[in-house]
Amino acid sequence: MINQPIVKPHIYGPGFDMDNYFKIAVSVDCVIFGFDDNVLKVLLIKCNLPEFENQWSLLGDLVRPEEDLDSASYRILKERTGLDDVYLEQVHTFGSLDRHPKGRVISTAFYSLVNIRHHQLKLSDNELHWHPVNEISEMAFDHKLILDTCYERMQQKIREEPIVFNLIEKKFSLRELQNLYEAILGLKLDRRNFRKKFFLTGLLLDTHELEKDVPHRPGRLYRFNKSKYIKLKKNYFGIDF
Amino acid sequence: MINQPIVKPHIYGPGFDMDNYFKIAVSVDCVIFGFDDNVLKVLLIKCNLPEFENQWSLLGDLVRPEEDLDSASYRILKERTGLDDVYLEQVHTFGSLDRHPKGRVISTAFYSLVNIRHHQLKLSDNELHWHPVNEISEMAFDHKLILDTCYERMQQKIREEPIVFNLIEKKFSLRELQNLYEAILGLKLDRRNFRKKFFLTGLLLDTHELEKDVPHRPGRLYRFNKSKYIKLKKNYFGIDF
DNA sequence: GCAAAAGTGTTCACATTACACCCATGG
DNA sequence: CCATGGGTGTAATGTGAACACTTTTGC
Repeated sequence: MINQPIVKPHIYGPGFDMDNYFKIAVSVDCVIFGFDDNVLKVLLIKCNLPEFENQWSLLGDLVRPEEDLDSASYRILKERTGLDDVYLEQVHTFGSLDRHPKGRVISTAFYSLVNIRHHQLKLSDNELHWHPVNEISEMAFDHKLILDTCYERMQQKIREEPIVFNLIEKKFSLRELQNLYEAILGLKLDRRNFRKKFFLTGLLLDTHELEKDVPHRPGRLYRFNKSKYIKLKKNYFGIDF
Repeated sequence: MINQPIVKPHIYGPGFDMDNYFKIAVSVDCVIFGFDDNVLKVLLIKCNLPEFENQWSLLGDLVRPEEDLDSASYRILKERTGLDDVYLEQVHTFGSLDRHPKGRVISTAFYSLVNIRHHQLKLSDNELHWHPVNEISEMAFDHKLILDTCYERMQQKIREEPIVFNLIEKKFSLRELQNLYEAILGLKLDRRNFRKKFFLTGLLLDTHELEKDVPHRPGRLYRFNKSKYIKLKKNYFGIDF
């Protein structure tokens, strides 16, 4: 037998008929991060496939023909959390042959940052649950790998851009903000240096309000200076006139 | 009419039949970088769709049912350049509804780094051509966007890891190495600091050979200390015993 | 001996880290 | 008045940027 390469229709070649080509299912999976009780958490759902009985999986769904990948992710978030103004970032596409027991499914992974407090109502579905990120070991499919990949990417990202504000209330104390960074990065930060560094960015607006009901000196509450952040981003790319 | 959400079969739900679901074609596109004549180049092919007549496109193909995404990229590289030990990194998946005129195609973009000199033979296909990255304006499909995305990611990556050695000969002078970094990053570097920084990494092995046929004092030739690099990576993750 | 690039160290500015004391509030 | 965390500044250290002169080769 002669060792000849199999010739298949090329997508950019003439005579290519999309409908007669094979099928691979396309899905998205969302790693939805939340922050609660000073712990970083992720929203998971009980998997109902017999192959993964009693295991947890990410929230995902097939991509519909009339929606792009981002839209599919936003749809899932909206359906599951009721939120629609969330931070969303694409991370990686997972395409191993055997990653789904029902057939060939490739899945594009996104992570998003939401405020846990803002969607309590939708949590009625008792198959949904917030899990501390650091306590998750096994998951259905390759979802542990997806979770780890997204978590690492998110850790990287918060070192570059202040996306964490999506996880907390509009008004927050510096202590809360620092707790958040420490929970995400998994390390302790110096309180004074943290404060100094953040003020230098100019991204914090003093609300002139104070914490309430704390058993110690109350801290000031701040808001995120979003417009300044947008300006800074523009300047960084040199488009500000 | 009641505003009720459309219920579609859920991929993880019971009774889901993969075959009866819709079809989205899955492809990969490769941004193949090379370095020649002190210029960063990318390998493109003439697009033969009437919609993009005379425009250039990336090398890509549909993903076959029996191969994963990485394998598809390697296959394309092998087919087009004859190389099979190349650096390859997945970057992003592009899924806009209208990105392909023939139908719904989502495409996962990879970039790879190859040595232009090592595959001259396969370039016989005169539809293939190396283009200086900085001289490309228009491309077929959304390929300019894909190229830009991959280029930015690659620029980021070489600031963190010495993947550039995939682009040059085994033996090289420091000047060549610096030219490469300057071409990729698009800026001038200080010769002395560049030299200092690289020697500190310990990733350069002196071959005790010299450049030849240069009209000035010849520089020393070095090799990349790959085993040391692998060790460093392991140590970084704390797995070295 | 001249042109052209190789090879080499030191200084300076800036950014990051480490660190200690007083203050405001609730109980 | 005491416990708890809020609020502030300074010194030391490390890192990256700037920079000039001598050396070696080809012509």
